[in-house]
Amino acid sequence: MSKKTPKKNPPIESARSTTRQYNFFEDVYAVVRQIPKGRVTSYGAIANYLGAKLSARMVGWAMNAAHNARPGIPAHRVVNRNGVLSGKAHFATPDLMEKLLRKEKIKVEEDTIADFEKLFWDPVKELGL
DNA sequence: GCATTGACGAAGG
DNA sequence: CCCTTCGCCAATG
Repeated sequence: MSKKTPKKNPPIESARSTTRQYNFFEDVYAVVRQIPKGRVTSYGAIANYLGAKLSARMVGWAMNAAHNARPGIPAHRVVNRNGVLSGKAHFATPDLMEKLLRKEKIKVEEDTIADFEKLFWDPVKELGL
């Protein structure tokens, strides 16, 4: 049955095709979901927890697919190493990320997490490697 | 198949 | 403190 696949090809599906990253995506989501409310982490920290062989950029790329992934990916708790809401532009609305953070008692000043180091949640340290 | 981009990070000027 | 360059790996053009 030579039938083709007329279905669409979203980012997450694309990952499934290569199998390899699929695992990576799931892993990233798993970590992000474990971030306690009111805490934040960085792309690099997640990458480090996953093995650091990949690089923080791949984490960001995985987050891009998180929109496709089933809900519950608190991507707003993930910022860059500077504590800046670098991904806010990728949310439904640019102000959504900050809004969600403030709702968790996290103060945001000029797209930057206040007391970032204090709120920082390191998966390697918290979950153990 | 090569060049560019990307929600990053560290290092150098 | 600001900007540039390089590395990382995958997706996209």
